[in-house]
Amino acid sequence: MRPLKHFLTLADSLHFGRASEACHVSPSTLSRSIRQLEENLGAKLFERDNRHVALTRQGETFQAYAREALEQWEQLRLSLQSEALHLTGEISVYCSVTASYSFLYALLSEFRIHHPGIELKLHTGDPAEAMARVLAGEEDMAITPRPRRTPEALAFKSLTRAPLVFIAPQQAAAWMPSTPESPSTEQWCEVPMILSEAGLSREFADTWFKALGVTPRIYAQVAGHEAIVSMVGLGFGIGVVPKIVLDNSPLQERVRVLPVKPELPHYDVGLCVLERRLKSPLIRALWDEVIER
Amino acid sequence: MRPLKHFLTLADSLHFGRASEACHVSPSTLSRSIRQLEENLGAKLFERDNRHVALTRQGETFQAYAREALEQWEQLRLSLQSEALHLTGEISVYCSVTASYSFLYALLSEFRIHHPGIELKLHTGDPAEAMARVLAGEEDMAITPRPRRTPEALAFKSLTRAPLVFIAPQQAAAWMPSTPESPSTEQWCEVPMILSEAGLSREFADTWFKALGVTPRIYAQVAGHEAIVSMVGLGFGIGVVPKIVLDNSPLQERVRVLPVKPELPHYDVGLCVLERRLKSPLIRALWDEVIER
DNA sequence: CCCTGCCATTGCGTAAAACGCGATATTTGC
DNA sequence: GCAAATATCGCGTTTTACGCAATGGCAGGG
Repeated sequence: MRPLKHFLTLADSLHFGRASEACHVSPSTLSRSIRQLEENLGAKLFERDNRHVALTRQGETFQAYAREALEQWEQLRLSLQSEALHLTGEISVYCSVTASYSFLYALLSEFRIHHPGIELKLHTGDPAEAMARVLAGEEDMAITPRPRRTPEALAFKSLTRAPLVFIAPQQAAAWMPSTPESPSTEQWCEVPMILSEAGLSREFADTWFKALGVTPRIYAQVAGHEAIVSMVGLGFGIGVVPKIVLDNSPLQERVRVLPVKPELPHYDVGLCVLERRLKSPLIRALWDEVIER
Repeated sequence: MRPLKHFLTLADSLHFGRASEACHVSPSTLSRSIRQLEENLGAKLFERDNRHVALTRQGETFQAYAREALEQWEQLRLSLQSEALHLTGEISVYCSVTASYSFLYALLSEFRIHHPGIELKLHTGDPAEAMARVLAGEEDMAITPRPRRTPEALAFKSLTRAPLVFIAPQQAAAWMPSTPESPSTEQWCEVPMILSEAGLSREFADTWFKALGVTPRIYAQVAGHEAIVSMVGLGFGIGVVPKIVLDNSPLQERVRVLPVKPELPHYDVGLCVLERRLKSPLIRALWDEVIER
């Protein structure tokens, strides 16, 4: 950039002495600076002898270029610096539909007010996939149940405790357990179950059945808890879902919670992110906005 | 420019080792190059740790800029270099109308074919002013009579010898000298003369009259020889002009050459230019195209 | 769970380049 | 012809850039 400034100053004054003074360098430095420019360009910019300095035709062309180039550079500089202060960029967040409806929505609304320059990309899907997507770098962050043991590369922050519940259709059915408060093998072995394909809710359900000594009759395996509510609402069987999914479901009236004993365990739902990605100011800003538990 | 190339290479490969190899520098040099860019811009361009490299949002902005800037620079370089080969620019030439009609026209036509990139600005006017305009730097070159002594700063190249002639109107007039071949004081002291305001032709005419022992009766002093032909053609008096002006005049039929004895001296007409301006390839090209005498 | 390979960065000694001072050559104005 | 002006060059010094080797930290595998 500096040779360009030197050139422009000289092109204005057409006098090495005065131009060098204006640039705060010695005349010899300015002379060399111009000569170097000319060598790099392969063209004479000034027609000069010991007494006269004049722009060549090519010098005029270069003058227009130099002015524009310097302005563009300065403009970019300012633009990037203001961006750096404003903290702009893009963060992708993966979560379930339910999470996007409930507490995450409130969180992100607030975040957007504090950092209007940061764009949020919200991807919804099965929470069981959440952690894998973050580990693979496909998403910056995810809402996910806390796993039994957290991978080392991952940072996790609890947001809420989510009770798991059994849900059944409102209408009667032959396979409906009559006394869910005290379950028996006979009552549950023929019940058509609608469970997650994978994830913690599935593991907990499996554990529950194993404790009862029953191999459940799996009617359907579903990716995503929301669809479980739909299928149960249609009367296909009994499902296991986090209570929060039920609370946010438009089909809430079509299903009821079964007061099964023993109750399924709660699990932690929280935000997770790659530890190393916390060095990014963007990610950090969102991470710090979230209050644990 | 080089830091920009480094940046673009790294932005493509996102790997310091491979990028530095592609740039033929050591990884440490590339690292410093990028860091220096970031310091100058006041913005982080890459989000990186010991294991991962990724463009920031600002890095993407800068990438677009860098690509454009490099392309503009290269384009300019090529453009200036081809200009340098083609020898483009502008030359201003000052001369009389007559010169522009006659040999100068032929000369410049040829020159234009050899150097189509050079634009010629032709200024016409009184030859008496020619030398002053060149010395003042108002014109690059001029066609002018060779003065008695050439200023040191000036280069001069003879083009042709120009005889000076007396011209008279075709129609009769009371004051017309009856025997121009042997002039007498009586014949000439009452002749209305139409002469140049200044310049060599005027000096020669004055000298001629002085030798005859006559103070001429000046009817009109004119700037530019062409107008002298016009006035003589209208019958106002007798003029002194270079023969070449007469040869190119549309009023040639209205006047006639007086066979006066002794004849007026010839003078050299040639091209003049500031010596120091001959260092310019443009000026030099035109200068070299002209064959002396 | 440690261990090895990978990789961006940093310290340091050296090489290159930039810088300023004084000298030089050349030109202009008096 | 002489003196002031001025772009450029040579040279010694300072600043900067470069590569090598070492460091530290992060992933993947036995």
